[in-house]
Amino acid sequence: MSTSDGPGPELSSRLGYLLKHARLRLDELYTNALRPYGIDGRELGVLLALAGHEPASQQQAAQRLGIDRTTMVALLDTLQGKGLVSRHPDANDRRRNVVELTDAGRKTLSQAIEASDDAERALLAPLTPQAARHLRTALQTIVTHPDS
Amino acid sequence: MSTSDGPGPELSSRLGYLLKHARLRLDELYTNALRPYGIDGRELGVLLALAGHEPASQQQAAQRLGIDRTTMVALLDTLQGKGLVSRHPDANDRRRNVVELTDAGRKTLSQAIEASDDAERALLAPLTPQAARHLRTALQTIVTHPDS
DNA sequence: AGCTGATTATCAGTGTAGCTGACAATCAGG
DNA sequence: CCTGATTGTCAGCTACACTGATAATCAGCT
Repeated sequence: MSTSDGPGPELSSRLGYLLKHARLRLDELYTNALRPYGIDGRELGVLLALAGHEPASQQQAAQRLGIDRTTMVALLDTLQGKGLVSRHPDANDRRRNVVELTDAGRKTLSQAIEASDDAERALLAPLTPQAARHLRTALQTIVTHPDS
Repeated sequence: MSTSDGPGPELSSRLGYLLKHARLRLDELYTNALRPYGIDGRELGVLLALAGHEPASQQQAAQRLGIDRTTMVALLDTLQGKGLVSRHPDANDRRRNVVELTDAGRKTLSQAIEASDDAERALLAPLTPQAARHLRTALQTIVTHPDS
């Protein structure tokens, strides 16, 4: 191993550097794009994790997002405070909270999706449309690949 | 805008999700690969930022890494404690510290580069070699593109 | 029914990364 | 020599996400 085909020693060609700074840029674009809707990128993630899969328990939503269930608590607290999601105990399993998008949540989500699409387009602007698609599918392949 | 060519509403196809989780995976791979050398991914970044550009001030190194100069202080404290870098005042400008890799630092760096190459290869394993190269260059294009 | 172990949501505490703001020392220009 | 900018340092703060503990609830077993 470690013989050929490496990234080269330059800092600017290492994946750690590239992924970090790509995400920093995207985060800033997300934040600006989502500001009119009163949410940030993480909260958009939660709304997306709920959309189309409702009703879900908090734990299920956390697993979809890949975060800890204790982290989801505070995230839902703020979204509930903004009136975008509702929590109420599951009738069939009272340990669980059923988490659903409210009507306002659905409306905000559809607007926020468009705004974040613009943000992603801005990040990918220097790439050809084909290169942009390949980047997305390559990342999907990496992320969805089983762990080892 | 926001008409066609979007990423789709699935969480798993959004760049924010993908970049975050790709980086989480890589961080874990980095950490494991670098453990034998007593450094982590951030410290490798500092060593890389110094290599080939020495001698440099702390501020110059921080700018190359894209971090704040106050963050660099603690990073260099630990690397100096490990004997991998040296700091001494610049004779020509005594506000500055000249930061250099020690011999041990250079040796550790070359080993750590190989180990981190293995980590990157592991992350990219599910891609074809061509797709892996395209991913890296696409990220470089995005990150090096001027801000707006 | 009662008991035991697992699951869920929640909270307090901890850790990490990175920043801002303030400071002293130093430099550069007039 | 004086003013303003730059550098390194430190204290304090923010943001994020975790661990560990707790109470409520469920499911299986006896």
